[in-house]
Amino acid sequence: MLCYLLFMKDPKPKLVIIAGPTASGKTSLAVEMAHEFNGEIINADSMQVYRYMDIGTAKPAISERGGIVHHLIDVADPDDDFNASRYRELTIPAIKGIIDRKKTCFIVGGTGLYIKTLLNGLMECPASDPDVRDELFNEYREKGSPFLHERLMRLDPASAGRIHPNDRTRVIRALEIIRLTDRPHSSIIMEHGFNERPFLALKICLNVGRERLYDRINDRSRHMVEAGLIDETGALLEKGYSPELKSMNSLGYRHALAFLRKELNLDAMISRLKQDTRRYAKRQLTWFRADDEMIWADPQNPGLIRSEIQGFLD
RNA sequence: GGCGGCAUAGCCAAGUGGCUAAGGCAGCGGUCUGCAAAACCGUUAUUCGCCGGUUCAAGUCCGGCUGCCGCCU
Repeated sequence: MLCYLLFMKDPKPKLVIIAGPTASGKTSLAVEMAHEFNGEIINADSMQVYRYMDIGTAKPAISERGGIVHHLIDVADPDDDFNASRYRELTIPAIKGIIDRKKTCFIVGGTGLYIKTLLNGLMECPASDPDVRDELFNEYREKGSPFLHERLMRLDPASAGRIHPNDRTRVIRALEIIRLTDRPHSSIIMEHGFNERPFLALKICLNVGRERLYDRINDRSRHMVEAGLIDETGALLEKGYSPELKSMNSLGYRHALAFLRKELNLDAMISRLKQDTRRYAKRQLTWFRADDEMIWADPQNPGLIRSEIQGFLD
């Protein structure tokens, strides 16, 4: 809704999306392209939005930003309730600002859901209610996910059919929506169908061979630790951020916490970090592969990417 | 050189004569509508180191060979 109002009188704004798995080289390529096409960058990474989390999120340092304005970085505290909807709320005005300045808008990051939410909208639904969610979560803890799934089966068989009984996050979410809206989750989803198209998007996914990608991930993981990931995590604890926070349970931080708790020694911690990051990259690739609008490009061949962008902007 | 033990998927490993060879890890593939760096799901041995034998039937018993480990000389 919001975006339709903002852009009503103009043609659809153009967005250059640079997606790709972690460590595929999005940051430096995006800065290069932003220079060439007079652009600004909007972050599409669910963790770089948090302040004080720099090393573990591979947040581009000021020196790496090459003078390009970056948005949606450091916009939340680690204990803020940040999510896809909030991302969209903050991103749309940022896009409007860039368009008003007659600059090119680059959306750069690896969080598939955030990109999809921005491009295709999100179903109409009241904000999540912490009380309802807590209540459902307690029920989950006492009786298990299959118990809740049976209830979902009665209230909304279509959603129950789509959601695996063990998938507690989605079982709880579906029940929460039913409680909040008095409508079946599945009918709201069907009605929405990710059908909003407020923007014209060129979607580029950086494609690095699996082996090279994994090498890069392994190197970067080690570098993060050498660059002070553990100290950064300790500083977050000292600031009073709980190790229970979801931001603190992201890649890198949860590993550093395990090390600080002496659950893992340094070597074990690093190899776990590498492994979990490789798996994350795999999941990202699965997500982007499912998007048939995605243009796959090798970052080592920026000429191709450049001409795609050129064609799109003309 | 002698004696003993062990050899089952990339790794760990169950199986001790009888339907189509447990399980875990790693890997790979997938799902995803307000926690997404999350939460989930699926999948991997026509074959048990090699050769021969016993048996209606062998990963399972017997013999030989090869390799590894331990002990002895």
